[in-house]
Amino acid sequence: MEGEGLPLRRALFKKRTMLTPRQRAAYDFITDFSERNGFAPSYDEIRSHLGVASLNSVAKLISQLRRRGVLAPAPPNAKRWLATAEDPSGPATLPLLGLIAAGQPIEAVEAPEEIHVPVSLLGAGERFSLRVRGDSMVDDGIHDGDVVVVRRAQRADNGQTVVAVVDGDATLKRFHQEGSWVELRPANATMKVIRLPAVRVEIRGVLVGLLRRYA
Amino acid sequence: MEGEGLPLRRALFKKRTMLTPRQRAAYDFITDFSERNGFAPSYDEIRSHLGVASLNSVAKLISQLRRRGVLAPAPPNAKRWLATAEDPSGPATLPLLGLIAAGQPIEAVEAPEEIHVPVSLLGAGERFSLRVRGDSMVDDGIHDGDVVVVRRAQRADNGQTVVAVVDGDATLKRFHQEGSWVELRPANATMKVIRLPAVRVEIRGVLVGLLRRYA
DNA sequence: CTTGACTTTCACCTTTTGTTCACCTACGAT
DNA sequence: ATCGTAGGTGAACAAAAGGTGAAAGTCAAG
Repeated sequence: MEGEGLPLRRALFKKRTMLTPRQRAAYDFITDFSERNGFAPSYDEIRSHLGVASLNSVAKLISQLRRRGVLAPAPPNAKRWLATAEDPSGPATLPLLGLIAAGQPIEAVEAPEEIHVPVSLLGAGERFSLRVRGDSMVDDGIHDGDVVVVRRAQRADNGQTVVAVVDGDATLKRFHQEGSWVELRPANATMKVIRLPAVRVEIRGVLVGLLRRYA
Repeated sequence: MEGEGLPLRRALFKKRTMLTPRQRAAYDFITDFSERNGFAPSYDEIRSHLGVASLNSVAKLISQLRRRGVLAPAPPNAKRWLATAEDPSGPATLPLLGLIAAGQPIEAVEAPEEIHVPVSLLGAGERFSLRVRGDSMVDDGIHDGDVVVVRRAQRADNGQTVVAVVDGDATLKRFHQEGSWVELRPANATMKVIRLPAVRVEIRGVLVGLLRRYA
């Protein structure tokens, strides 16, 4: 076996095996190029390296590589954004920090389990997860017992669902800010909006995903 | 299929050890070839290595290897997609078979993506996933755009949420059976229960998990 | 607001590769 | 004896992969 660490090779093996020769050539070029230059090649550079005439061939190869999970999905129209998606083969586990229930502190849990999450819910920024207790967000399809994946953040945009702390109590709510006032809106017809000065609301994270398991 | 008396035994033994000589030869060639070249062999390459004349022999061997869980499942008609199905510890990938829209079209099966799911949603039995279109299950917190993970099954218990096909239309509903009648109940106050003879309802699977991604 | 550097998509084509059908052989276990 | 399973033959078929060229989009500047 060649020089690399064995665990890494093993992790990559699965991905390596499901390529076509052409895809492998493209993939190798992309990784080599990125390694050497610090940035990804353009479609045209890939095209000329592969010796084909049409950019469409390149586009198809790349979308293929993305579909097979060896290249990370890119934001639409991003330039030179051909990140290799090998990292996700690593730990796709998050700490399950505990329960979040309206009006209760979160940090209470000291036994952070680990929970597997799909890589599609990962991305830039630190993530953690919480188990939802209560029905304050049922109208948004967030039920008691669901696990929410949260990107740690200090601020949020209007309409996003956030984990916020008010006077030491953590809660999962929709966030709306107007000037120096914020509203924390439950998605539950029987509960009412909490409106209070922005300074009293401390945002801990933004909801990025949800997992539910049926018995 | 294989011996019905030994499901437990099978689970305990290393999968490779129970291959037939022919299957073993095919498997070894596939892994060697992949290791050496960085991409998977085509059926024809396997054929000539095994010294057989028909591609069908290869096809049968491969479907055998997949059924035994030695090779990872692949999307239909995928080319050179012969990944070894190892690391049951890590997050697994499932085929995303298409859309399921309440009562509307048939199972729209197109280019199946791969989607990563947490191992907590796996378990005994074959799984697949579908993207939900429509709001027929909103009251159960299943929204338009969510991905549901489904265990393939032909029957279900009362109260379970199932993927059922009625007259060629696939739908996601709660299942209730009384004698020879079944009810398919949407979880949406604006839609009504479908009640019909059990023989007209064909169950494809039961809901085991749900993934949602927030923008 | 235009330009250049890039990415994405469209219509259409060829080649490679996987899937399936009907039928055949060998072998172990009812 | 015979039934089910693994393995095989050959051919017809269907679909993905890979390509060509050109035309749109997108985005960050100049």
